[in-house]
Amino acid sequence: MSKISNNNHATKKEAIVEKASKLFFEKGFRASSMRDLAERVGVEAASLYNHIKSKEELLQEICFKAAHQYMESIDAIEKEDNSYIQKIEKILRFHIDQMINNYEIVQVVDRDWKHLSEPHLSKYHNERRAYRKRITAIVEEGIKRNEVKDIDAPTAVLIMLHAVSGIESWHRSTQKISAKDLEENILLILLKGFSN
Amino acid sequence: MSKISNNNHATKKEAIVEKASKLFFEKGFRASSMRDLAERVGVEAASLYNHIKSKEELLQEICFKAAHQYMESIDAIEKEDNSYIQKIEKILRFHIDQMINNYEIVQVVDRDWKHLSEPHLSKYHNERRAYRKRITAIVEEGIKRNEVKDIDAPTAVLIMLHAVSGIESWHRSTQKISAKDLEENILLILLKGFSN
DNA sequence: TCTCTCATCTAACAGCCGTTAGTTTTTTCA
DNA sequence: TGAAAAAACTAACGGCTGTTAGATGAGAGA
Repeated sequence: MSKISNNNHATKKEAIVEKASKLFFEKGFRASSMRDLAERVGVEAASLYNHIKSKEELLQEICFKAAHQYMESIDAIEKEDNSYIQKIEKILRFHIDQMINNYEIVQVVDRDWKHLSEPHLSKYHNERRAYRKRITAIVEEGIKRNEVKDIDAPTAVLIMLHAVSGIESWHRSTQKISAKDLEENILLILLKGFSN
Repeated sequence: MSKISNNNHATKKEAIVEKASKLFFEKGFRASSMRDLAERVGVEAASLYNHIKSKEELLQEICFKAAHQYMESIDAIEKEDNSYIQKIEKILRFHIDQMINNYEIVQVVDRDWKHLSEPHLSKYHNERRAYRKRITAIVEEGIKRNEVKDIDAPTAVLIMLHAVSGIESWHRSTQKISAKDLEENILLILLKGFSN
């Protein structure tokens, strides 16, 4: 078979990683078994090992692919010639978009990255910290230029990143507002606050 | 033995639940074994079953104790004769306090409540939804009285609750600002926004 | 058509899991 | 001090885990 036969996936490995993302999202990494995954792929558990090295490799693929996307996003935002409040807005829009359109992966990474083993654990942890530091630097520059309130920048970053992860419950909600409305509401709240 | 002999715990069961909270916080519910837990309690795994019915009972204790505290908090806030923006502030302060002083339990509940089995799963899920609805009602009333911006109330609630959970990374940070500063910064950001 | 490659299969491994049974030790209380 | 109760122990269970070995089958290229 080799190519194109699998739905939108160049290789079978990619198809497995995608099924794994959904499974890990639903059950969590530790509660997901290779036999569960195999069933969803439509194959026996042992057959998976022709395409992957281990269960953990699946988690690695998921975590580092997400980390890579984050880095690309912040690269672009740093380069663009915008005000710092606009940069913050772009960061927020990127994360909101990820949570709306790519939320299985984002949730798995956030919840289960701690189950990586060394040296991947440290590598991932460092990338995560580096990413947050780059956002922190943008917030600090925004404060220095008086575009942003004089707040503790690391606290602001932590709120930005975690607030957005609440979109998880928007997905499960029955009376969803539209994705666009959701995005604008979140931006309004974080940039301008609740209070009138 | 029965009483007072255990450090601050009326019963051995309470001591076990507390050790379990810490273990589950560190490793996650599924990745924590009863043999792990027994070692921390200083006993063989089988001995735990003189005090508890099952591993899941530990998770139930943790989840429903937290849910009970949340309900008591919102009861009090609803009764107090305050403005609606003050009620929102009180809700935020309660959650910030929980994340600062009781974060192991809060994190375990948020991450692992899905591992409850029926009927506890549904019961917990309903309590969670009911709690959020009560907060949503407060936000909506605040909007009606023009104390709060005209935002989508469920979105606001989701941001409130998740933003605060970012305090998890404050705990792990090396250069912590004080708990009081953290609290005031979070309130400032959520009530007034980033933007100047 | 023959051969080589690679995906899939069945069977099994060693190890860990939550939990139980049955026994022994410790504590409680009269 | 002696009986009853509670809590600890050892040993083991059945089942599930990730993973490997080795046989079987199917498709690709000569």
